[in-house]
Amino acid sequence: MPDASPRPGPDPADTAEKLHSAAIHLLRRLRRQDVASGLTAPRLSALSVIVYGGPLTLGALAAAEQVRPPTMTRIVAALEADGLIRREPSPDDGRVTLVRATPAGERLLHEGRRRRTAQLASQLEALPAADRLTLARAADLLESLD
Amino acid sequence: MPDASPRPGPDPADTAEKLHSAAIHLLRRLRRQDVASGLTAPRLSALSVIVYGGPLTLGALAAAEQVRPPTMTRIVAALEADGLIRREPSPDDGRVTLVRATPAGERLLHEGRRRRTAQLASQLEALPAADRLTLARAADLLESLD
DNA sequence: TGAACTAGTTAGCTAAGCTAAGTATATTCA
DNA sequence: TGAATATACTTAGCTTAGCTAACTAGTTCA
Repeated sequence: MPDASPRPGPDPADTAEKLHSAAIHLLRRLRRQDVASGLTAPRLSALSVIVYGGPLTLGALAAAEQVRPPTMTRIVAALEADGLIRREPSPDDGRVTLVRATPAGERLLHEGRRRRTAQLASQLEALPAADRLTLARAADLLESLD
Repeated sequence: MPDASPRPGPDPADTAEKLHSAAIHLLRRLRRQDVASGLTAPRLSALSVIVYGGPLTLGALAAAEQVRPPTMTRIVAALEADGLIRREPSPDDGRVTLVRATPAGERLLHEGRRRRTAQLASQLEALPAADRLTLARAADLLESLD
């Protein structure tokens, strides 16, 4: 008896499936831009956290990105090999590695990230302001879920 | 001079970056459920297109999923090995493979997809109806972009 | 000080994405 | 009509991202 639902608004299960599908397709579209930007999505996302989140530990970065430490070890190694971040030992705790963006990393983030999302941004430009607002609010809502 | 923008509403570039980040994090959260559902996100997504889109060619499926044919060949091979779809030669064109869901595939889609998104759905349940509506509309908007 | 815990890395696996090249079938047109 | 071209899909081989298990090194604390 779906119409006996005590809550108004769209069905959560339907919405969940639609969001799932939309996220998959959005990322696949954006991946096409990877070649141009020179960075993959996970690396760009991690670099963004590093640039805006100041120096932080690899573990904190892994938690922020919702991946396991070994996964982040490899992403960080790739960013370091590209000269975009530096690893430095923590003065407080010898087990800890602090990760910090280099000037090149900060520069590339701002340029590359914008280039990566440029196609999406231009599609958003064509939308009515109300739709853009809906999408902006949806992005905030999604990030606040977990 | 960003405040001289002739268009109202949020900045498209900012919104694009937020959507990008939100999509990455949403899919990483959902991936945790993969083990329970038994299907990965790309396979579930492809199976969904097959179930709802009737028998279709591998090429059409690849286009719908925005991947290259070799990628879809492998996804389809995995679904076939699991008994969820069948491949059959096209009667019209000997080069073409038609892909069709088996009853097991249809069953698993409905069960598995819901299980996969169950966590997200339960989080959505906790939201006000207005927020759920925002997310549902955002999903539709994103799918209609490309 | 020695046991237990924590941070990070290494090793080794699966899966998804790609391009390039190969095979088989269709189509075109000289 | 038959040779050239085009199309649909597969195979081969690569990169990247994710995971768990196991290891090393440093820290904590009883």
